[in-house]
Amino acid sequence: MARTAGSHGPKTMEAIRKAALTLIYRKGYEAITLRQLADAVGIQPGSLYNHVRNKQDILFDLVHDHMTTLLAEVEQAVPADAAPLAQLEAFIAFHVGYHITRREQVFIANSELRSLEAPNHSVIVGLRKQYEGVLIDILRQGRADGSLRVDEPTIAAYAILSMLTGICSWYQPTGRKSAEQLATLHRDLILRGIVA
Amino acid sequence: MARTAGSHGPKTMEAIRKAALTLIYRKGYEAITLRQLADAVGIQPGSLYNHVRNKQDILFDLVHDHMTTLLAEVEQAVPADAAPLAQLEAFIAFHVGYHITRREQVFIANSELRSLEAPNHSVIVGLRKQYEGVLIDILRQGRADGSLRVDEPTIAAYAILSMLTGICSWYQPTGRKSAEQLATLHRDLILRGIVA
Amino acid sequence: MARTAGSHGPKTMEAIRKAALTLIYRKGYEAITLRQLADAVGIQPGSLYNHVRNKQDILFDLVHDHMTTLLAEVEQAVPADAAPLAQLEAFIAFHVGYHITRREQVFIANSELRSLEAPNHSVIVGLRKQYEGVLIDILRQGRADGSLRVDEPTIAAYAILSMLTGICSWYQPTGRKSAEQLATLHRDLILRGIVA
Amino acid sequence: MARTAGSHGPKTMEAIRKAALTLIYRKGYEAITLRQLADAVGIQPGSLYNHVRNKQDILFDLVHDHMTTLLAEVEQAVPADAAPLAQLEAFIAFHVGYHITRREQVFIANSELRSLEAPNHSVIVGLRKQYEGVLIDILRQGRADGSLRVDEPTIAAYAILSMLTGICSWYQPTGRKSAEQLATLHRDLILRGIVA
DNA sequence: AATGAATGAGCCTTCATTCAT
DNA sequence: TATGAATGAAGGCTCATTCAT
Repeated sequence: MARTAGSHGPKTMEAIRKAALTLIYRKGYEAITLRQLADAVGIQPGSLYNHVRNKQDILFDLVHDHMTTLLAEVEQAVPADAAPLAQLEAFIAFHVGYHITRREQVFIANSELRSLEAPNHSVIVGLRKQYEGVLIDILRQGRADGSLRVDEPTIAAYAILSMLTGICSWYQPTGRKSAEQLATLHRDLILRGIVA
Repeated sequence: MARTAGSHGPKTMEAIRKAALTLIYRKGYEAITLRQLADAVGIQPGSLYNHVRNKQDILFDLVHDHMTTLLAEVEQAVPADAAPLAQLEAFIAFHVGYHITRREQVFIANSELRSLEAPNHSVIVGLRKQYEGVLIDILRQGRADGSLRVDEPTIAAYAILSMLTGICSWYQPTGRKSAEQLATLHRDLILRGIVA
Repeated sequence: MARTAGSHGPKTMEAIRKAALTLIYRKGYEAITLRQLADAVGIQPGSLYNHVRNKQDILFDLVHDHMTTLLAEVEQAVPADAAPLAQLEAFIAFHVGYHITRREQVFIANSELRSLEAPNHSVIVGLRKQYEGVLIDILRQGRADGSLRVDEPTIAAYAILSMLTGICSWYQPTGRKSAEQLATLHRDLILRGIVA
Repeated sequence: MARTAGSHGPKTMEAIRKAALTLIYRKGYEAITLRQLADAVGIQPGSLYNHVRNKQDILFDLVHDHMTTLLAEVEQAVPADAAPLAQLEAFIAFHVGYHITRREQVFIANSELRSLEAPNHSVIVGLRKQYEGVLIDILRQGRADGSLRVDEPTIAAYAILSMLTGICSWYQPTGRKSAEQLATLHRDLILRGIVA
């Protein structure tokens, strides 16, 4: 995170990524400066350009890495041949777990979309749509086979994703709820609603 | 020399507010410049300071206005003496309606919290907590009288608020769903869940 | 000095002069703003222009008033027909007394010369030379009649004036020396020197 | 893009100091702009900040350097074991010489004291008092051993310092008096006074 | 004669970026 | 690869001044 003063070699790039993640998460892409980032890494601002093309690329790399990982992992987490309801439960468990352990990446990917420039923006939006598509498909299949009651799969998917992703904004790893408990809590809410 | 062009008199403040709302909504507080804002208003950058103390105040005013209005209106929208379930339905309908008609304010209040400086930040966070408290109280009462099934009222409130607020991020007034339809859709989701 | 809020009529000009004197004395001409001055007077910045042509004129008026008063009074204080030594003593007593009672004007006239623009600067420098001339003439006459030992009247005059004017920079009206005592002290120094 | 013109490397700081000295001497600290300074150095305004923290620091450095040099040199110039009268003569000769050769520094140190901000101001005032103390001590010793006739050593010291420092404000290196001649002239004035 | 709101110029400072060393 | 010093563009803000009301 801070002051690996005089950090050398291939470790520098990793240090830059880590520092950028923390800094952007805490202050926002527009608000941070490359001086602050260089300070956190323990190098001079100019030296950043030995590892990175420009400020925008730092953000894009972070978000892009996150999105591709997310997509790769969701595929493994949701059994392709299971029933829609089982898939939905798997999706919820995966999403909550992933978002809780990688709060910073998730937060940045959502809040800094606006700071991505033209070509980068489309790329990320595309990946995002792909991920949303996973949930939408599950809901559609559930509606088709009658196991899920969902009139508008797209809207319902957005609603579910918003609800689950919102966890990142208040969750503290030191809190009294584990990831599993949170997953269960939200699964019940989504599946059965709140009316007694 | 003076006043050869642009807006005039007491209307200027209103024009600044309006332009700031649009600009910050589209590009973010950190990303906009007072030159852009002045341009949008039709005055010189320095003239802004006849109406505003500094850039930060513009943001704070916007968010603070929004939060106090939100609080005043929610009180009127949710009948104090109704049953918890009825109150919850009223809250959902109000929240969806308000957030859809004032998408910009809502978005800014959520996404630019980070850009509020020390004393301002606390003020807004306080008002936010007050609003969340309205929903939490409803859920608590529902749990107490057995009409709502909710183990963790606070977490459930956050979940519901995240879900509902998320509407702003994709809703288009030109879309095919009316505010009422959206309210109904989300009410059903929250009350009865998704399982058939 | 401060806040004669809503001051009216011909008194305003006087209030401006007084406030300007204090402000410029304390912070310097370049460092003060017309907003500060207007604040001190209790009016709006724009209203200053009902009484004054611009910032420069405020300074010039102050310094010019001071210089003409100084010249008028020195003529009365130094008896034209007295012996050079008596004239010198009268000059010293006058200069010390005047400079002590009008410390601010004197200080400004010396330290803000640089801030006077082209035509104003020459005018004041001219008046200053006139005042210096009074002392130089006394010294010349003293040298001519042998009563004063002064090889370089001009340099000696500058030396004496510097010494005496320096009093303003440390003198406090609340201090333990009266104006008369200071005049005596400096007269002795100038006339007889410091060697026992 | 980078470094297409202007000065370079470690010499830049020296160039900034030199240019600042001249500019502040001629126009005053408040009146100069960093653009003018950068122009004089031959770099862009922003580049100044590679060498200097801010405008105020430029002034402080200049004045502080001057004061510490002054103190270091006066100690060498005045023989610690000499008689008070000899010390006084040495002090006068040193002061005149130093002030004539470094007119700009001296002038700035005196006239821009007011522009020094809180902590800097105290530091310089402290150094100044130290220098005044050197002369005050000499006068006190002279009074103690009866070699000097001085009722108020502090006031006399101020008077002498004012007289001598005043030389800077009219002295021209091209004038007809050498530094030594000026020192002698003022020494006689101070020691023996002006009465024949 | 006072005000409020405007202008336009400019100020100090910061920033992403470049590049010779 | 890292550094230090430079660039040029801008950014928030202040200021003297103007003028319709």
